[in-house]
Amino acid sequence: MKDDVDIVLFLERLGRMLKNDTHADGLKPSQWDALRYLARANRFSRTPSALTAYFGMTKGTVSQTLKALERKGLIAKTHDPLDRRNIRLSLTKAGSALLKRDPASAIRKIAGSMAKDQQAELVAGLNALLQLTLEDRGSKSFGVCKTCRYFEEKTASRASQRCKLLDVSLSVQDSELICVENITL
Amino acid sequence: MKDDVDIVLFLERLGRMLKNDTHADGLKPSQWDALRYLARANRFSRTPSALTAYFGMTKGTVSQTLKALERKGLIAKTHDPLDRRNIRLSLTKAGSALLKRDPASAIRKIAGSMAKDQQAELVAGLNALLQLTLEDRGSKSFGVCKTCRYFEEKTASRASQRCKLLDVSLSVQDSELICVENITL
DNA sequence: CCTATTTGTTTCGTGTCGATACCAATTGGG
DNA sequence: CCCAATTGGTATCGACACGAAACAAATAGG
Repeated sequence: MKDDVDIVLFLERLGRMLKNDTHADGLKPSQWDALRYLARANRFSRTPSALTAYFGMTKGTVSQTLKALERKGLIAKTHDPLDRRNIRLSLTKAGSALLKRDPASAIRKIAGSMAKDQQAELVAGLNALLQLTLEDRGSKSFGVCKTCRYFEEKTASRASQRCKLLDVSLSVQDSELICVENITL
Repeated sequence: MKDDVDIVLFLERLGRMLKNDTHADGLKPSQWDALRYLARANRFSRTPSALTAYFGMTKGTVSQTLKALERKGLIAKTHDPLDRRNIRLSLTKAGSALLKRDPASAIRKIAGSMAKDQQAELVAGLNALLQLTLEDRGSKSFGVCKTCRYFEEKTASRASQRCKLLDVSLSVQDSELICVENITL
């Protein structure tokens, strides 16, 4: 019954240190999280609801965070012309510039100093745990676009890569970013 | 320059999900954290300042969290008679009982369902990263008492286990709990 | 059309958290 | 021995986090 090592203790403590690091530059941890996400998500996935699903927060909370970021001039909101309920988010120049000073880089750098094979094992383990957790709560996995079943490679007969689900062509950049619609199988 | 996998993304997301889980039973995530810590710390380490160091928060924040837990009847505070500046914290019966319904157990259980060797690799990786991070910011490691250099085994000539640093005898329980003073080397 | 659903926003109450000022107990140097 | 300096905690402030619930606007689907 008594766990010798409790994984929750590690996640909790590392998560808290990561969070405590990210109180810099007048931004709060959640605001850094959102900024980081927007930098890595493709254009279909830079919306408030995608952010909501990605971090498992409520839409009210996300709305507040985005409002703060917009007020600070770090992100911009535009209505999707095709469905005016959707808000498209994007980093402003200031937002991109600020991300270069991401305080989380401290931990990123420390992780990078670990032995390569241990890094790989750690990432594999974290990923497995994350996938199981997402599965457990029926959430989407948010993989990278080009790993998706709906991703269609560029061929001789097709001018560019495409998303078969949304029926649009994809830039190389888009296909390497995080996508809400990602379905790995 | 471009990281294929960013460990911060995993820690951030898993940490956030863990945190979002722990809004149950009228307690906030930090309050669960504190409760969990108090259940695993030995008697020298159940103080506000130990908690402060363990989670890397400020003492003001910790003070607030503990005030809330005391108000809810989950912990008790007593002055150390030897140094009346020190506050000794302890879980009340209600606190211990509540911990049995720790919402973080969901993730704990999911982690338990992973392959044993992958679990071991994950924990080893998390621990390595944590140690490096702590080292980087000059914090204490907070290991388990009996792994400490100041720990003295029970022998034929000594009635019980001892802590050579604080010069006190230790119960078996104490020696298996987290200690602020732990110095592994 | 006219309701139901989807997507976001607003408001509210409790709590977090760093910063700062503060207080009481202890320690230590002259 | 005494008066700073230090140590361990608390109080207050302001910005924000967060779930919950009420709301608004656009779209979907009979």
